[in-house]
Amino acid sequence: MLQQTVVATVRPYYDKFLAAYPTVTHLAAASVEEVCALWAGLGYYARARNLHKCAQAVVAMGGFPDCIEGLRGLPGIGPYTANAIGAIAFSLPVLPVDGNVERVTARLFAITDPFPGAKKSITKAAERLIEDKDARAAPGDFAQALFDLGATVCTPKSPNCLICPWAAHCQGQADGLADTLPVKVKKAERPRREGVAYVLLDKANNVVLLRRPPHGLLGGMLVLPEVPPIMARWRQAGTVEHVFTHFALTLTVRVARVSALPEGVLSAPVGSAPVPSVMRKALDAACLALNHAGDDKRSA
DNA sequence: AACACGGGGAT
DNA sequence: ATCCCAGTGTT
Repeated sequence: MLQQTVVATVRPYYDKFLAAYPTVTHLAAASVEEVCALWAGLGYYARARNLHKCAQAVVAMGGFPDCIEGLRGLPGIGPYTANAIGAIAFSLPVLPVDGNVERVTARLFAITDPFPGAKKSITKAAERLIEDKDARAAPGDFAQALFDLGATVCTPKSPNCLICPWAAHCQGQADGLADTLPVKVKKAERPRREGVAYVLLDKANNVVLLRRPPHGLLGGMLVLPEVPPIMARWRQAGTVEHVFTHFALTLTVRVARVSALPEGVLSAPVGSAPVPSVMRKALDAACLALNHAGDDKRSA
């Protein structure tokens, strides 16, 4: 869950998740649809599908791998997470290199090559840190201390070098470069796309949803139809804006209410439907539009 | 090596 | 507005 996501965002999802799946066996026995529902709103939904597959693989092999190579072979476990589990769970002498460790390392050794090209050399430099005797004595603590140093002291902007325990050893600080590292190449401008979402409600406020294919954007998640699911008097409900990683979306929302939904369609209560954030915005816009329509009728 | 893949909080 | 976060998988 913490891959590319801050702790404060993850916490409520983590709590829900562990309440639903106290052990890896529970998670493996769950349906992927239920796992996706618990993940709705957290983003990067491949993580949910991979974690579920990972749990099934772990159960199938009778337990967790306890070496880096074994962990690395599991779905959703890349070089970072394999090392994080290795260091924290198994006290292996490895260093998980996350964004914090990259930044601290780039500054500590004054590495001025720009990302992402310098990622390799920064990772190699970071790995040297775990060769220290005290670090190897507690690899999990060392890694987590480094995360926290990056998150609270060696921050992306205006790092607090005055209170940094490593300031005396920091080449970036000595060179007066600390706040300029790591150097990053400017990312391409985010394109803008447009789309339409149809919100079909019944009298009990159930909304028609579709399940996305298991790969690609919002893979495996419940979403609103992009084409009208039935002929109806569709009302405009305005537009919502949403920014994805690599494009910005303007979504036009249309809404209709019918006495009963078509037979066999997926649906959920509009207020609690487990959908990605962009779809939650669309549902809220649709409900707002309907409420205003009701106001107009009452006043007329 | 480059790209696809969410969402939200900090600045 | 921009940056960036306890990154991974695919092309």
